[in-house]
Amino acid sequence: MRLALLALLAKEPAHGYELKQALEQTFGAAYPQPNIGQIYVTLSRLEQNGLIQGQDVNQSRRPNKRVYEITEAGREALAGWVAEPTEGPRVRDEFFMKLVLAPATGVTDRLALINKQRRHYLNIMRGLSRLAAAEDRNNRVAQLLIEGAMLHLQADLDWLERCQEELD
Amino acid sequence: MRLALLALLAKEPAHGYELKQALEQTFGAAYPQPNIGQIYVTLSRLEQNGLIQGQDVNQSRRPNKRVYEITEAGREALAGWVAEPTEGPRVRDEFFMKLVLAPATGVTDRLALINKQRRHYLNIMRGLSRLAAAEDRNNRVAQLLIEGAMLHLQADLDWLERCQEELD
DNA sequence: GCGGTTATATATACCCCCTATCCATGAGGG
DNA sequence: CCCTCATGGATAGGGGGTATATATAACCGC
Repeated sequence: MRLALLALLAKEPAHGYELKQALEQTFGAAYPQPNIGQIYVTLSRLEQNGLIQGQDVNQSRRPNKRVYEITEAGREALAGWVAEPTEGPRVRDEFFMKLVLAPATGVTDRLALINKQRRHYLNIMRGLSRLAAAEDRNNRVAQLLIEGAMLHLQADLDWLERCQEELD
Repeated sequence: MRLALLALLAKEPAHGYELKQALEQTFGAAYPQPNIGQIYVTLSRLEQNGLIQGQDVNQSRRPNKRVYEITEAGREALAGWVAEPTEGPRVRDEFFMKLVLAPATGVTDRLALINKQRRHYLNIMRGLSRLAAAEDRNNRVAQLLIEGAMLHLQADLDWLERCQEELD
């Protein structure tokens, strides 16, 4: 979130509402809609940290807005973030917690959990296929996002198989 | 986190420190060490919500402790959580943000980003292999966690290839 | 033209997770 | 005797997420 806003502001000054629209347009429907509240909170924090600088702009025909531009410190922070590799995926997995801990409490058994979760994953997979078909073919960014989600989901499905083999 | 603690308390009453140790022992080194602070915060929230009930226990030879046990409402909440499928993976990917947004700011190019990230992922992959070898072979839970992380990582690597093909 | 929806624009409150750090006690060891 | 480690707990601060409140203006139907 912070990175995304800073990167967008590195291109050109903008205000919160514009940034939300830019994110939606760039990443398409595949990307979970960025919450507008989070954007404003993040912007004010970035300003507090001196990475961006805002200025109120009065508008006659529309509500007033606050336009931010990136600062020198902001550009440095952005370069620093980009320079270091992004951390890998979290090993923490909520479903796995369930799978390991729930049977001991007697609320369910592992096989039922796995089958339910598999159905859920397959449902999501179908949803992603529909999303890919509905999304603009030429928005390669959105298509790639969906493809990435599908790869991860397939990994989850494969893992589910392994869990079923290994446990019980 | 909430789920894990509630599930552990469904088996038997325990205090925070014990729960931390139980998590570490169950999930092994592969699991990012649960932060002890988070455990206490979560416990107090669970108690506020009436899902668990704590009681102070004085100890002569050790610091006093606070032992929690699950309530009836807690058992119901646990059953409810277990009954509904766990949400799938997040489509939000920080690296992807970098890949899409950073080149426009002139701080780097896509190929450099991808190559750096691939090296990073391969490094993590090697680390996971070492972890799997170091971890107790008989701890199937820990081995499965590592295997899951490797499957996700492989999906990330595959995705990286796709991004390289599609972008630029 | 009047009332409802939609678009523009921002702010705040609340929940959750994570890390770091502080506090306290007692046991073991150099 | 002091230092470290294990036991036990608490809190502050940062960040991410959702929901909701607050304005204004445009559009649209009846």
